Amino acid sequence: MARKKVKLEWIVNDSARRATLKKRKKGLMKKVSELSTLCDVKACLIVYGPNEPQPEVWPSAPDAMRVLARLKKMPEMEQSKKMMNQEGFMRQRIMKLQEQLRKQDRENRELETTLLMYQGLAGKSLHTVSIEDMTSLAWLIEMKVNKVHERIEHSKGEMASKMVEGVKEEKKKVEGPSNIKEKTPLEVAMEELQRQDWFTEIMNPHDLTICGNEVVQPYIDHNNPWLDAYFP
Amino acid sequence: MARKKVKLEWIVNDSARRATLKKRKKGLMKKVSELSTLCDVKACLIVYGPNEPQPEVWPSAPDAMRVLARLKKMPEMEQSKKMMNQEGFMRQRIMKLQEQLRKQDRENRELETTLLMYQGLAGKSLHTVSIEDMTSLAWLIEMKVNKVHERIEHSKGEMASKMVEGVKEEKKKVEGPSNIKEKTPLEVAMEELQRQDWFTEIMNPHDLTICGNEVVQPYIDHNNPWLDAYFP
DNA sequence: CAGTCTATATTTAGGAG
DNA sequence: GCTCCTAAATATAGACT
Repeated sequence: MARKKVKLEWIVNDSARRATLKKRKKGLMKKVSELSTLCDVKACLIVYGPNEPQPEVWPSAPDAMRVLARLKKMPEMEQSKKMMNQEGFMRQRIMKLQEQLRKQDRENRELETTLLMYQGLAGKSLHTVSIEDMTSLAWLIEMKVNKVHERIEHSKGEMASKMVEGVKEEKKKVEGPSNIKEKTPLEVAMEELQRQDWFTEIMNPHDLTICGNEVVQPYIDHNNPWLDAYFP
Repeated sequence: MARKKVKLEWIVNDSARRATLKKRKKGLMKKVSELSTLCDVKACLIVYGPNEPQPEVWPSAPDAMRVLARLKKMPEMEQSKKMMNQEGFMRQRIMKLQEQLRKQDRENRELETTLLMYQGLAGKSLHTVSIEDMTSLAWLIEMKVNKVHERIEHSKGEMASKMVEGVKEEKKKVEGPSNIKEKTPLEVAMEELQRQDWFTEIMNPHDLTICGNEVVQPYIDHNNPWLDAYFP
């Protein structure tokens, strides 16, 4: 915006990009604050640096939280209506994204239910599960149980014939201490599971205990100013 | 910033103020988007109008939420920093909390491992599981399913005891006896469960998945302020 | 790399229709 | 109120220290 007009695209030059970021970030912050004082509106600006975990925030992190809390309460539909109503063609894109979202929504529901089951298996309390989730959970579990039964029934016939060799071998793999490099089917399965992105994303070790209703939340500090943001 | 320099203070004139708000808001949005593309940084801008409950958001509400979720993580760190600087004795407390956290981490790791097993057994790799494992898995699943049933029945009992007898009878009449018979006991129990306030209050299933276009975690309780910190 | 300095690019206040 | 217009105010890219 000076000396030379820059194209609106990723600035390749590294130092130039950082310089621009710094300058423009500063300018933005100023503008936001100006707008806020001139028109007395609540506003908030957040800019993340490339490598920095902590973003630049205006006017302050707690205030931003409060603003955000308000945003969260906003109904979905109205959100999309309001946002980017400047350009009409944006609307189409939004529609597409929303469709995409719905699609993933469905996927997520399945994932959730599945995970619900697993967590139930793992002993997690189901106290806080909603009735809808419970319903789909029950359905899913029954399906799974049926599958297992099917599998068992199907395998009963094979069992006799496999007894001689297959099972023996398998037992060897599991129990045999001398069999070093051979992995059990279970191990293989688990490793496979661990390679799945969605799983590792969902199953953060923290999640199980933090989200439960019986687990103590160690971080609560009533002197924490952020509590206001959460409980306005 | 033109024609006349404006003082950085609340614009008294009503229409002028609104005009300024509109113009500057637009400009800000543009600048933010420019910054975002030029430097490829995550950023978000939120501006509330004076009387409007719905803010203008860039780039989009969901994205803003994600950005904000990340922000929520920050206070912990900041806070501990501050605490250490300001009050020395707070250090101990932080240490304790961190220790507590580590402890739970270990627990969680165990839980996760168990869960992995269950998932590996029940999920994708079902084919590779041995008959022995399958059998024990079936047993385990049935036990767990029983637990779920127990839980539901228990809730049903609670519900029933709170219910007036007449209401119960009336409900039977309405729904029809044959209708009830067709449903599994589980379904019936769950339907009754659904009428319990605490149940639906704790978790809104709809909230579970609308938070983004990425895979979202199950068990989300959006009223839990700590949740986002663990699901960045 | 950070700050300073300009020449330009952008933004925008105030006015007109 | 909204859009378009334009002069002034700002912001900032690139050069330099």
